[in-house]
Amino acid sequence: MDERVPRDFETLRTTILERRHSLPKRIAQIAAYALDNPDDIAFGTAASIAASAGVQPSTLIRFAQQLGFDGFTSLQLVFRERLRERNSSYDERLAALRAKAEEGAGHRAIFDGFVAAAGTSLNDISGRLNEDHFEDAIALLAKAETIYVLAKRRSYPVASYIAYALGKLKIRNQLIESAAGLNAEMISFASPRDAVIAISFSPYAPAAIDEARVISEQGVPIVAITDSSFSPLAQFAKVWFEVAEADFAGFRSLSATMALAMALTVAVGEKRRDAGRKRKA
Amino acid sequence: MDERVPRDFETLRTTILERRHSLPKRIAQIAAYALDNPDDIAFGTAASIAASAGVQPSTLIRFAQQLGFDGFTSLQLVFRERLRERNSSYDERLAALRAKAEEGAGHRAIFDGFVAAAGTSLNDISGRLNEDHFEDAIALLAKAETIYVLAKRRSYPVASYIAYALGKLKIRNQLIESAAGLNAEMISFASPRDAVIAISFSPYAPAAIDEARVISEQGVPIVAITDSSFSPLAQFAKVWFEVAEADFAGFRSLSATMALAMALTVAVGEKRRDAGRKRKA
DNA sequence: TATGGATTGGAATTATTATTTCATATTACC
DNA sequence: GGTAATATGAAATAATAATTCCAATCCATA
Repeated sequence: MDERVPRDFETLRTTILERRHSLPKRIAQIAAYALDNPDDIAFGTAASIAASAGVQPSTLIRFAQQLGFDGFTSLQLVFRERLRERNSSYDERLAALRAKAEEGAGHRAIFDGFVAAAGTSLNDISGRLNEDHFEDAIALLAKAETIYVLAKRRSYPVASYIAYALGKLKIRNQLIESAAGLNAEMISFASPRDAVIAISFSPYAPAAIDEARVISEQGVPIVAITDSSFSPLAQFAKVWFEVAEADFAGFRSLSATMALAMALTVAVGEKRRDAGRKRKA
Repeated sequence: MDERVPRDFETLRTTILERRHSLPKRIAQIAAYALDNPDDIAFGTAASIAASAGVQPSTLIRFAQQLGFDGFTSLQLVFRERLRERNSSYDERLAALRAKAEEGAGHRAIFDGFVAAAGTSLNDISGRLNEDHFEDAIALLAKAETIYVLAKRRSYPVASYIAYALGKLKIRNQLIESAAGLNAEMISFASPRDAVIAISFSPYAPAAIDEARVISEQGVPIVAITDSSFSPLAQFAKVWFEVAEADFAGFRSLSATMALAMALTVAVGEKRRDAGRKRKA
């Protein structure tokens, strides 16, 4: 066997492309197939891959040996490793970008960093959304007369988007904000037949926490989006979601929170439509 | 065998979590391992997985059977499919999810859809950000006395986040919004030594366009974030960015716009800090 | 604490899959 | 055009891996 066997996918890929023209016909055929369908190589069996590529299993093994592997199995490992890495790389990329930005790597790095932070956050939340909580929250919000939306400072953009979306879906809602300082009055109108979506992350804006407390004491159920079970919001909430947003350059992403907020909003809209239809029938 | 075998990873995951407490000890052990190390299940052999999880291979097979699969092999397929999907392009996933949601595939699908839409948008923008425009925009904003931030309706959350971030960075800024209807007066204070960040997407909010026109007529340079060169905003702008946000269930993602907005803001902050340092030296 | 049922471990068995081998075909070179 | 070297196909074989089976153990219940 060769001394320098390609051990990562990129090297392998380069090697294949270099030798492409000096390979026998069938071997070249499987080489092309491998670069076009790396996933199939990662998961298939020698027989199944050979069949898809239109060659014999033995050819596949010869291909691997030409590249310096001692058989198909070791070649396949490289393709599998690729899939593993692809999956875990967001975090690593973000760490690299943070380091880069630290040393002043220019403005493009800042942009890449925010994109990566958003990607990481999305990755994270898609894996850990609690579906039961999600359903509970939807049920709770769907039967509310008015949905109050409560968020300050960093979380405020999410609240304003929720309010916009609820409005578009013709769901009665009230964004708790008032230039005139009438928040307390606004809150006092909320009843147990209403519901609240409250969003706050550490460091929790005191106003958001206070208002959440008052409103929960009035018996209005709260759906909270926050960052940990220690969050003061969590204790006032009927249902709460933990969202871990990655940050970059001191500013946390809002992508995951936004996605969750939009999903909640649209799901509530859908549930109401379904309920309305049933009532008519 | 059970009639309804989990066929995708998320369903499987949920099923496992539901039954978690009613499973025998060793089976529960492998269940926990499976959820913690899905990649290992996808790639390993029954023997290797069993060893890592500290159980017998037969237990692993019993686990699969409890879930309704007819053996380890069919369980493994679900874990492999997950990796394939993760890897498949965001676009394809989004298309699949849209189709799913169409046929009313439940609330989880809505959530997944918004996550995928955000991911697609991020993917897209990271590939096509024009670096020259980016630098121009930063330079333009960095030398502004006051940065005005202009966006209505759907884009308003972005504007409010920009205003929040600028504030944190101690950069003088003015969000153009006024419950008292004083926008026109607010705008009239802007001078050519200031600058504007304007954000608007089709269908362009008339108020946003009008205000952008007025303010540009006053000679105030505008950095625009919009969705095409046909956008009315583009014609008033000194620098403009095209951002294509994917949409889901009728609501467009804001992730790419947010990432760009944050990058702009932080880069401006950095540029000012650097400039300040130089002036002192 | 005795008893039945459920659970588990470990080896035996079966199945699947990779690899080797060898006959045949193709190609390149004289 | 003949010959040697190389490449390919197909089946045989070896290796590996999944599954089954049965004895041992654990656990709940009477």
